[in-house]
Amino acid sequence: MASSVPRELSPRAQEIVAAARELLEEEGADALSMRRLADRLGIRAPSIYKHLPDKRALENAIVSDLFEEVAAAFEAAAAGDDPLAGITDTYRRFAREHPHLFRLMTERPLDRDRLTPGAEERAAAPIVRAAGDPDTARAVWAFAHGMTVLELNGRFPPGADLDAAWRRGLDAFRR
Amino acid sequence: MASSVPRELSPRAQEIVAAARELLEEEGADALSMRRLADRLGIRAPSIYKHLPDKRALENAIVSDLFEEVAAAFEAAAAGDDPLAGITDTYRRFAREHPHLFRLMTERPLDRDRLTPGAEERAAAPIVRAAGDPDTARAVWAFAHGMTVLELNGRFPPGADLDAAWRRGLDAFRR
DNA sequence: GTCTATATCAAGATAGAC
DNA sequence: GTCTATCTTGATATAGAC
Repeated sequence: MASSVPRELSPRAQEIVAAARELLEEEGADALSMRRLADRLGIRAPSIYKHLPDKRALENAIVSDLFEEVAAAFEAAAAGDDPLAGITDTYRRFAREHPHLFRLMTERPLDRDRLTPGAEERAAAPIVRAAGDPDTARAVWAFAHGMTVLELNGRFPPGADLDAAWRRGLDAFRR
Repeated sequence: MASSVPRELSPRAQEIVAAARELLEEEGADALSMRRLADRLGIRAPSIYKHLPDKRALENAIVSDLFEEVAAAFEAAAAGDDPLAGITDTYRRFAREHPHLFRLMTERPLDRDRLTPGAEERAAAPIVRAAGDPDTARAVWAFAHGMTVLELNGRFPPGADLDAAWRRGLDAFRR
C-alpha cells in the first residue's frame, strides 16, 4: 500500500520552500502566489512544479518546519522556572513576530497526512506536561490561542490591558 | 465634515444583503462572489453595484446584522441561571451552526467605521456583566473563542473530550 | 533545471444603453 | 433597476522544447 508520508525534499526544493516562507512572512498569504514566488527566485512560475508537485506541498513544507521550531521553543520555555507562563509567552510572541506564519499554521484544518509525522505531537507535549492533565492543557491552549488571535485581529478595545487579561487567565488555571 | 456612519440601506439593497448572507452561510466565503450572488438573485453582477457600492459594504452589512443578533442572544442567555455558561454555550453553538458567518465576524479586523454604531459594545456588555470585571471578561472571551476556533478548525485530537475542557475552563474562571 | 506558450478559470469593478 | 460588453487583474497548473 502507498505511504502518505511526505518524501524528502531535494536541495533545490528546500531553497524554494525557504523563499516561500520569506515571502509569506513579509507580505502575507495573498502575496504567496507561484508567480510572486518565482519572481523572488529569479525564475518562471512553471519551473517550480519541477521541484514541488503543487502549492499545497509548499505550504505543508513550511508548516512542518514551523511545528519543529515551535516544539523546540516550547521545550526551551518549559525548562524555565514558570513553564506554563513560558510556553504561553512563547506562543504570543511567535504570533506577534510572525503573524502570517501563525495564521498559516492555525487558521485552517491541518493536512495531517502530508506533514512531518510527530511534529504536532511534539509541540503539544510540553503544554500537557506544564498543565498537568489533558483537559487543563486544552483549556490553557484555548485561552492562549484566543488571546493571541483576538489581539492579532484587533478585536480588543484600544485601551484594553491585555497583560492583565493574560495574568488573569493564567492565574485561573494555576489554582 | 463627512460622517462615516453607514447610510440606511434601500429595501432592494436589504434583499441583496439577505441573499448574500444565505450564500455565505451555505457555501462559505469563497462562494460569496458578486457573480454567484447575482445568479442567486436572478440578475447580472453589475446590477448589484446600483444598490451597494462594493463587496465590502455587503460584508459589513451582514456583520452589522450579526452583531445585533448575537447581542440579543447573549442578553437572553445571561438572563438564565448560569449567565457565564449560558453565554459561552451560545458562542459555541452559533459557531457550530453557522461556521462561515462566525468566520466572517471574527477572522479579520473589524471595519469599525462602517458598522452599525454600538453593535459591538452591545454584544460585549453581557460578558463583562457575567464575568464581573473587564480583565476576567476578556480572559473568558479568549478562552471561549479559542475553544471554538480550535474545534472549528479540527485542531484537537480526534478523541479529545471537549466538554471536559470547556468545564475545566469555566470552573477556573469562576473561582 | 528552466524556458515559452497556453489552458482554464475566476475575481471585482465600470461605462453606458435601455 | 437591469442589461451587455468590457477592463483589468490575477490565480493554479500543464505540455513540450531546450
